[in-house]
Amino acid sequence: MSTPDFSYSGGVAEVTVTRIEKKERTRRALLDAALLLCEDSSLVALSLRQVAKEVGIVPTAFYRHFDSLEHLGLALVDESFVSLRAMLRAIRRTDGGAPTFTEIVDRSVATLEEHVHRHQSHFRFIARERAAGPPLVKARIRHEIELCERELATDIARLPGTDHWTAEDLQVLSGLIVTAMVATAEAIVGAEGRPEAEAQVSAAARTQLRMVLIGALRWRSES
Amino acid sequence: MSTPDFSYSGGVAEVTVTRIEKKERTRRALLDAALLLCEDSSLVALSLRQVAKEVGIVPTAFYRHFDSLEHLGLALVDESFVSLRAMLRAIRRTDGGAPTFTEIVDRSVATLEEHVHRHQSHFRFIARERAAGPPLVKARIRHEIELCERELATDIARLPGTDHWTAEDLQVLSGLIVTAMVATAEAIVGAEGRPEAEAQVSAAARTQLRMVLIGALRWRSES
DNA sequence: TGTACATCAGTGAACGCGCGTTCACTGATGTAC
DNA sequence: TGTACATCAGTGAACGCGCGTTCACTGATGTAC
Repeated sequence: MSTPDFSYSGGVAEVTVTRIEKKERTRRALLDAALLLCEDSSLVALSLRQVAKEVGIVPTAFYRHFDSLEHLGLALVDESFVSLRAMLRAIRRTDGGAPTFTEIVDRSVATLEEHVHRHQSHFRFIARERAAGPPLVKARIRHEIELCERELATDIARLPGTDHWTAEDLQVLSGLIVTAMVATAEAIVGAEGRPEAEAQVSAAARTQLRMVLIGALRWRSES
Repeated sequence: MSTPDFSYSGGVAEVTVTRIEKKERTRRALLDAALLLCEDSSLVALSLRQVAKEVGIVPTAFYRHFDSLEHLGLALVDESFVSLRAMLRAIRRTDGGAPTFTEIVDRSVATLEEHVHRHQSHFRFIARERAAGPPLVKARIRHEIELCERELATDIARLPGTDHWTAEDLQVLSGLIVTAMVATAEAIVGAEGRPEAEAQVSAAARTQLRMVLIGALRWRSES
C-alpha cells in the first residue's frame, strides 16, 4: 500500500493538503482505529501492528505519531474527558434555573443519556481502561475522575439546602453520584440501543438519583 | 524441570499423594498463578505460557486442566463469587437483629472492609474483568452480579419501613447499593493498606450508605 | 501378594505466526536563496 | 520565479522472541486378576 493520499479533487478546484494536515489526519486515524479495535477487550491486549494495519500504514510509521500504544492511550483519555467535561457543562446549563429537584434529575439523566449515545466509544473506553488499562492510562483516568468529582461538588454546593454542608460531605456525595452515573452510563451502553431496556435503565437512574438527593438533603439532621 | 513431586517426608512418616490429589494441586496452582499474573493488566493480556511457566509445567500440560485461559477465567469467576456470597451472608448475619440503621451501616461496611482484605485478589479480579475480561468471563460476572443484587433486594425487603415498596424499587435500590459497594471495594484495594486512606474510604462509604438508606426510606412520600 | 496391563499428568520437539523494534531508505513537501 | 537543499511521513527488510497448538512420547500411579 502506498502513502495515504489525502488530496482530493472537487468538481472545480484541486485541493492540496499540507504535510502538517496530512500528519494530523493519520494521527486521528490511529486514535480512531485503536478506539475501535480495543472495543471488546482492552488496550493492553491490542498490538501496535493491528492498529497500523487498520489505518493502512506500515508498523514502523506508528512511531512518527506516538512513542507506544500506552501513550496513544493517554491521548484517548484526554479526548474522552473533553467529552465528559462537555457533558458536565451541559448538565449545569440545563439545570441551572430548574425549579424542582425532579426536574433537575430528569434533565440530568436525559443529558447523560444523550451524551453517552453521542460518545459511546469514549465512555466504553474509560469504563474499561479505568480498571484494566496500562499503568499510565489507569493513573490518568483516576486523576481525571477525581477532578470531575470536585467539579460536581462545586455544582452541588450551589443547590439550595446545602449551605451548612462541610467540604467533606460534598465530596462524598459527589463521589456517590459520579459512581452511580458511571454505572448508568455502562448500563446504557450495555442496552445497545434496545429502547425498552434503555428506558428501564434511565428510569432506574432517575429513581436512584432522586433517592440520593433526598437522602443527602436530610442526612445531617438524622446522623 | 521434572514432574512436580508433591509427596513429602515428615519427621516420621512418608506421605504419598494420589494422582487425583496431585492433579488438583496443579489445577490450584494454575488458578493462583493466573490470578497473580493478571493483577496489573487483565486476563486478555495474559498468555497460557506465562501461567504454565509460573507453575513449573510445560505449556502443553495446561490443556490437561483447562481448554483455554478463558475457561480458567470462568473458574476464577466462580471462586470469586463464592467469596462474595460468603460476604453477603456475613453481613446478613451481623445485621440481622441490629437495632438502628447507623449500626446496620457501620457493621456492613466493617464486614465489607474485612472481606475485601481477606480476598483482595478476588475483588480486584472481578472489578477488572467485569469491564475488560474475555467475552464469556464478562458475561458470567454480569450474571453473578445480577444474582447478588437480587439477593440483596430480598434482604432489604426485610428491613422495617419497606412494606409498601414495589419489586422494581427494591431492585433499583439494591443496584445502587451494590454499585456503591463495588466502588468502595475498589477504593479499599486502592488504599493499599495505608490506614489513614482506608479510614477515609470507609468513612465515606458509611456516609454514602446512610444517605442512600435515608433517601430510600423517604423517597416514595416525596416523588 | 505379585504380575500384567491401562490410565493419564506431564514432556519436549516442532510448526507457523504475529509481535515490537532497529535500520537505512525514498520521495513528496517545504524552505532559503 | 526557479533552483538547490532540508525535512520528515511513510517504506520494507530484518532481527530475535513468545505465542497457541499438534503430536508422539514417558513413566509413575492405579487396577484387574
